[in-house]
Formats: sequence, C-alpha cells, structure tokens
Amino acid sequence: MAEPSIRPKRRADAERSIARIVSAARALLSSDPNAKTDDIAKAAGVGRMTLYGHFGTRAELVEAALVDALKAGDETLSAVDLTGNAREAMTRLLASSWQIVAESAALLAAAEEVLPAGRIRELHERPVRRMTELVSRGQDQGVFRADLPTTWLVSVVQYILHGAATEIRAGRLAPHDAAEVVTKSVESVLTGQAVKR
Amino acid sequence: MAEPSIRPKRRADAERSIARIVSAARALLSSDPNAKTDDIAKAAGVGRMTLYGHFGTRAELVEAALVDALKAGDETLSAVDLTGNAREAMTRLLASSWQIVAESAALLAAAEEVLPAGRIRELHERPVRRMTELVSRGQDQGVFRADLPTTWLVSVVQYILHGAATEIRAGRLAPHDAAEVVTKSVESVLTGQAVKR
DNA sequence: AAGAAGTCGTACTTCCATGTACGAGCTTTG
DNA sequence: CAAAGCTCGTACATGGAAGTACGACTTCTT
Repeated sequence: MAEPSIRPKRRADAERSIARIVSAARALLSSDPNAKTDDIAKAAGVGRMTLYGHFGTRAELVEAALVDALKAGDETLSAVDLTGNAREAMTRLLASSWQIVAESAALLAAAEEVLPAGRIRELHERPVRRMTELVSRGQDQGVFRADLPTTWLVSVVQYILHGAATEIRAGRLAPHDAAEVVTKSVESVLTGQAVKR
Repeated sequence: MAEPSIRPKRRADAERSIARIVSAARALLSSDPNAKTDDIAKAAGVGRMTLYGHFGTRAELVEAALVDALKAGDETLSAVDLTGNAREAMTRLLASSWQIVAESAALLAAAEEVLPAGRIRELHERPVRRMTELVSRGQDQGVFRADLPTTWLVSVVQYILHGAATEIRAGRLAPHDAAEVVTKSVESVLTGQAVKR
C-alpha cells in the first residue's frame, strides 16, 4: 500500500534496473556531486541507454536519487521519539540527523546545481516540518528562546548540521566528536540565554 | 607604498583596463557566480581578447576578483576596534562582517567552483585569523565557552554568517533584522551557558 | 510460444563556454 | 616620433557531457 499508485505498466525487470540506477546514483552522487550519467550507468551495471530509457534527463535522475535519500532519511527520523521535553527530544533528533546530513551533503550539492531551489525546498518539506514543529513546541514550553523567529532558529540548526558535515569532510572535525559538538552548539542557540549585559 | 611591488613593466593603459575588468568581475560574479568571461568583458567595456590578455584563464580572473573583494573587506574590518571585552568586540566585528559576507557570497561560490579549496582557505587567512584571535581571547577572558574547540566556534560563526546571507537572498530574513539575529545567535553559541540538565 | 517491453552497444549530433590565432590599428612612453 | 605595448574583432579549435537514433538481441508476460 505504498509504492505503485498508478503505474499499471512497466515490467519487473525494468523495475529492477530503475532501482539499481537510483541506488547507484545516490551512492555516486553522495561522494561526487559531479558524477556523469555515464559513470552512474556503469556503476549500476546497466547500459547508458537503459538509463536514458528511464530518466530522460540527468536532472530527473538526480531528483530521483535525492527523493530516495530523503525517503530513507525520513524513515529513520520518524522512528525518533520526539515527545516529552523539547530539549531532550532535540538532542535525540540531532543524534540521528547529523549522520544523514553528512552522508547526503554531496548529493544535495548535486541537486542544487540542477534543480530549481523551490523544488529542493519542496522535497525537504517533511524534515523541515519535523524540526520546525519541535522548535516551535520548545518555544511554547519555554524551553527554547522566543526572541528569534522560529524559521531562523530552524535554519541555523540546519546550517550547523551542514557545517559539521563540511568540517568533517575537511578533516577539521573528528566524526567522533561531531554529535557532541553539534548538540552543544545547537542547544546554546536554541536555549539562548539572553545574556544580561 | 602598497601596490606595485615588483612590476616595472605594464603600461598605464593596461593597468586601467585590468582594474576595470577586476571590478566588473567582482560585481558580476557577486550576483551571478556563473557569469561568463564574455559577459564580464562586456561589463568592463573591454574586448574579450583584452581580458584574455591579462588573465589567461577564467579561474585566474575569479581569483583576482576574490582577492579584490577580500582586500576591500580586510580594510573595512581592520578599522573595527577589537579591544576590550571580547563579547562586545565580537558584536562590533559582526556588525561590519555580515554585510561583507552577504555581498560576496555569490563570488565565493564562484571561486569554490574553480579554485582548489586550499587556495580559498589561504586567501581567507586574514579574516579567519582575526576571528580566531578574538574568539580565543574571549575564551581566555572566560567570556566565551571553552568546552568546544576554538576552530569549531570560528567555523560556526562563519556558517551562521553565510546562513544569514542565504536567508536574506531567499527572502526569509529581512536585511534589517540580520544584524540582531546574527549577533544574538553567535553570542549564544560562543557564550554557551552549558545548561545544567 | 509469440509479441511486447526492455536492454544495450556504437555512433553521432548538439551545445556552449573556454581558450587560441591573426593581424590591423590605437596609445603610451621615453 | 617611433617602437613597444595594448586593444579588440572575427574566426576557429577544443573538449566534454548531454541527449538522440538505430537496430539487434534478450527477457517478461500472458
């Protein structure tokens, strides 16, 4: 009751190669955002022609890969318990999030080069909403600061997450410390003791 | 006593067009990181050939533009008073920094596409050093948290700065509020009341 | 088992920006 | 003022990846 909405056609073997292609695309693009369709086809163990048979354009393929990654991420994050104290919930959410972000950073970059910004936002709707709701709830609970707009706070969290991913790739942050560093930083911004001056 | 280190040659004439080219490049690239050499030449009111006469490659040109922007920024930032209380100094530094960052964000993006990451870091040495010293001093003064590495803190500040620039461009943050929002956010991360749990 | 659907190699067309080549004609400079 | 230094138009060479065209062959589906 989940995948084949309205697609009566398409043979089993086609389904199979599509899956291989998408998964190969996701893998390759996640390490090299400039991977060529050619490379992807090869990695998928499929002819370039087959690939073009299913994805008319490179952009479509990239989008499919992103959607796939996003879906996987969403599944992971859906499993996180966000009830109770918002600050603690955030810690849990971040613990699961940062790796996902780190892993798909390159893929995202690839998408940003070929897809309109609006489309990308659209695809990120669920994760963003999840974060937004949590932050907002925290603000209501009085656990998170209310002197800055929710939108901005959510953005900052994302920037910190991506930042950590970058630092790791650049070797300036040990993957081991990432979780702690991210958590602490985010917590400060969200909590934001409006330091008395 | 500043520019012509060792370059006895080059006619006044040439000097002039180089200046126009660099400035045009900086302007164009700051709004469209994909500006073509052709466009830049036109904007500079100079033939494409002239441009190539001075910059053998697009990358060289982009670098020159970045260097120019960085030099200008450095001049502005050098004027900021960083003495006294580190937190207050940081506020002053941010007040001058965020606009510079916002303005040159696209240019930076252009550079990131054609220059090796190392080169870019190298060029940013001064601004980064300035920030690093301030953060570090703040940590010594006990004004900034010491439970996170200086490097990371500096990075976060940069990410927040760039993030704000992005939000502004996307229309999700009013330029008017930028300074406040950035300052508050940065202050929280740096101050980082390690909230008792 | 037969026809539809899918696969895939090879070869080719397009596109487009970067960078080169020439050479005539203007400026500077000293 | 004359040569060295620049400018700049036009035309061409490169290169790389995207996407198209064919056609023979293979695997599903019913």
